[in-house]
Order: sequence, then structure tokens, then C-alpha cells
Amino acid sequence: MLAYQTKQRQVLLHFFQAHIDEPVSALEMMEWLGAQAPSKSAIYRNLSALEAEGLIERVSKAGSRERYYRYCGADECKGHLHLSCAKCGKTYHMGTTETEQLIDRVKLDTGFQLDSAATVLYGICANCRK
Amino acid sequence: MLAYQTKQRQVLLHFFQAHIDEPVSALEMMEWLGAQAPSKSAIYRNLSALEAEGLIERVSKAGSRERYYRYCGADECKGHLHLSCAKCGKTYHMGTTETEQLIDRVKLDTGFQLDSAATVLYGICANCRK
DNA sequence: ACTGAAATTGCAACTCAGTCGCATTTTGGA
DNA sequence: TCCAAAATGCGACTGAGTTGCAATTTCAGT
Repeated sequence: MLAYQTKQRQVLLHFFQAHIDEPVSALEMMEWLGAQAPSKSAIYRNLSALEAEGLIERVSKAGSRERYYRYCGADECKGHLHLSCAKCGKTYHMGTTETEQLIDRVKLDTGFQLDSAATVLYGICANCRK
Repeated sequence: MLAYQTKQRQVLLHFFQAHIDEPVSALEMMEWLGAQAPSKSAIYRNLSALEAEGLIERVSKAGSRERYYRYCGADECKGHLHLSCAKCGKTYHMGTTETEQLIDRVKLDTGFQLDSAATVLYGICANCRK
């Protein structure tokens, strides 16, 4: 009933793990994987499945016609927040301590249990501000 | 060269203003606007233009084939953060004071200048947690 | 308010990312 | 090893979004 461990699924997961924090589209995966890429249908079906399982997450990409996904299953993505610079596009990581403090703050202020893996903070990074 | 004030553009902006914090797609707009809706091309072209101008923003909508946009130009959207509940889908507003404190915290911790209008915090709201 | 160039609209044809049906192959538990 | 459930690959299809172009609208300059 759920999630057979197929070669195609592995290929996609490995690709995501090799591109942590980098939003990727199905077409991009096909291009970079080349001959190793699963069939078009397998890719799209696996992306939907992985999204439903919460292993990857859809992210907005202004202007693009394609769907972009980001890997969220890695330990690197748990326990801290992501900061995405609107200017240079780079993704930064907030420290785990600071993240916990922020989550506690939000919970105290609003009663809201923040999901650090699903949330991305947008703004301008220190480099681009100066 | 930039942004004529056309009836079609107004209709879309008014629609967004009447649906603050509710992500909307082009097809939904057409359906709800009915006869008052601009042509398909005008809608899509205006959505792209408004996005480029920063008046609206694309948001992820899991599983959907359509593009969803959220209005960010309103004063209601400036100066405070949005909290989106992953369970019930409702959007909550963080108080302006709490938002400012949080922005300051992030800047101190990471040097990152948070854009409150562009950022949405995901998690579970107090109601859905109990 | 008249004029005209630039911007926008509406239509219809088109594009192409994503979906679907189905025969074939793979997976993993009994 | 056996086999039913699940996944793959192919190819045809769908439909959200795009584009070319003639007609219309906007708005600054007069």
C-alpha cells in the first residue's frame, strides 16, 4: 500500500540530498540526471508522493512555469530555520539555539506551533545590505 | 512604459483587496468575477505585472496545478507577520509589536533584514493543537 | 478637449508542464 | 519461490498559461 523502495525513487531522493536547500524542478532533474533519469511519469508521480509524505515541499518560484521542490527530510533541515535572501538568492541557516528561542517566542506570543522545516524567512542578507 | 491604470487592472486589484490573506488563482478570479472578469490574457498579463511590481506574491499550494497569488500591497500586510495553519488553513496575524521584536531578534542573531510582507510562518495554530 | 505614441486589451491559436490509462515489470512479505 | 500490490514506462491527452496581432484605451503634451 505505501512507498516501495524503487530505484527511481532512490535516484530522486539522492538528487535532492545532493541539492539541499536548492529548489529543483522535474525538468531540471531530468536534464541533470540524463540517462539515469527515471521516466517522466515516474518522476512526476514520485514528486507528488514525496510531497504527500512530507519529504519534499513545494516552493514558489516567481515567473516560472514549472513546479519547484525543496528537500526537507534531511537532519540538516530540521531544528533550524532557513533564511532566503531576496537579492542574491542564497539560503542561510539560523542557529539551532536561536531557532528554538524564536519558536518559543512565537508560541508565547501567539500560541502558534511553528514548523521550522516548512517555514522560510525572506529578506535581505547582511552581505547584500551593505 | 509603466502601468497604465486600466479598468481590468482595477478589477483585479479590488478583488485582491477584498480577499486579503486568501491565496487566489487566475481561474478562481474568472469564476468569481463572472461577466466582470477581464479576458484570460489580460488576467494573466496583469498577474505577472503585479507580481513584478511586488503588489502581489506567488504562494505555494500543494498539489494544485494553478498558480496562486496573495495581495501584499495593503497596509494590513505591512508591519506584521502572517501565520498560516497547516491544518485548518486559516491565516493569523502577529501583533505589530511582536513582529518588530522578532525582526530585531533575527537581525541581531543573523544580520538578516526580514521582509515581513514576503514571509509566511507555517505551523499549527493554537486551536488545532488542542 | 484634441492628438498621437505607447501601453493594454481581446481573441484565437499555440505551447508544454503535468496527467492518465494500461500493459509490463518490480517489490517485498508469506 | 510465489504472487498480489505497487511502481514503471510509453504515448496520448489535458488544460493552465503564453503569444502574435489588430483594435482599443490611456494619458502626456499641446
